[in-house]
Amino acid sequence: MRIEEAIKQKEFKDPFNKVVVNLLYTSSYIVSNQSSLFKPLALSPEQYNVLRILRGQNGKPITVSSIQDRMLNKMSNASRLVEKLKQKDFVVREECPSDRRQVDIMITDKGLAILKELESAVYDFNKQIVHLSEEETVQLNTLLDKLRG
Amino acid sequence: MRIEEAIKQKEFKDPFNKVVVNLLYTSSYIVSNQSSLFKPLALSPEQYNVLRILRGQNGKPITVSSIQDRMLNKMSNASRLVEKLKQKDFVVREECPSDRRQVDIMITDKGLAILKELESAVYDFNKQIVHLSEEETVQLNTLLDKLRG
DNA sequence: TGTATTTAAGTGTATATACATTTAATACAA
DNA sequence: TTGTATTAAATGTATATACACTTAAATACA
Repeated sequence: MRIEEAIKQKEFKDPFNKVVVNLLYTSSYIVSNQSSLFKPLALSPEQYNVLRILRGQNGKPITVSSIQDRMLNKMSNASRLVEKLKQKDFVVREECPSDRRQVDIMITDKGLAILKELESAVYDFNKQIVHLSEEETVQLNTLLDKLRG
Repeated sequence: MRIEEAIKQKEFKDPFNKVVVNLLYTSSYIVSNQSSLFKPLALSPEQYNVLRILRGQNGKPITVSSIQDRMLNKMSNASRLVEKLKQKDFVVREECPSDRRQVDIMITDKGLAILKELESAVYDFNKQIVHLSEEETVQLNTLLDKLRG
């Protein structure tokens, strides 16, 4: 469905303005649909994202500010997200010996287990929600990368 | 910059998973940059969006639930957003005579004025933030529309 | 060395969002 | 008409986010 119909707006000033609205709308479409995936496990999408970042470290610790750098939503608060994950025993937090300002975060076995539990559901969901051929998807990735400059 | 570098993730399982992450990341990139536009006027992006929806009505009133349908972020609360806008005298709210459950919302001159004040800044911003040619932008719009099915 | 600056993480607080529930009006079948 | 279901909007409440500020440690450098 064209964005004009989706939000019932007749026209846009130019394709640049349209694409910004279209991106925000499409992002909301994904987030709204995703929430049903994470809700049963009481994880927020951003908590899930932090766990994936931690798993990507393959056992190597990572500091709170490095997590922040890699988060999808730059505005959210890595410190409080990590605290939430710690309360659920999905991560451990320990003072970095070489720089005591920093805090090393690592994912626990329990954190890895919940990722494993979600993994196939998330992959299937992503495939289903993207109504594009593989070729178009590759093309879209290229355009998004270029958009950000 | 490729999404892999941007969030320092080595690889994705497949382009579908990658494009979902890429979309969320790009959306956050836009929202983060946009906030500087709206902040001086104490408007949230979603409040701005509601005002634009109301202006698009060309004087015709619209109900709260129709606003909700057209909002970019389907999760946010149109009722409370409208209340915020009313407190600033950007909208008026009145009981719909034909169905007293419904509430008709209209933008005020003050609301139109603040949109006018922001208009060129928003257009310029959108052009600047999208590092694509017009042709690529059109192509991206097409892919996003198709993605949502 | 001592003082200033920068950096990392955490915290305070107002606002926003997610989601369930409530209230009131309407539709409509029995 | 009465009772039930549906719909529109508002509200309660827990959590999340935005953003400024604080604290403590590390670094820069006069």
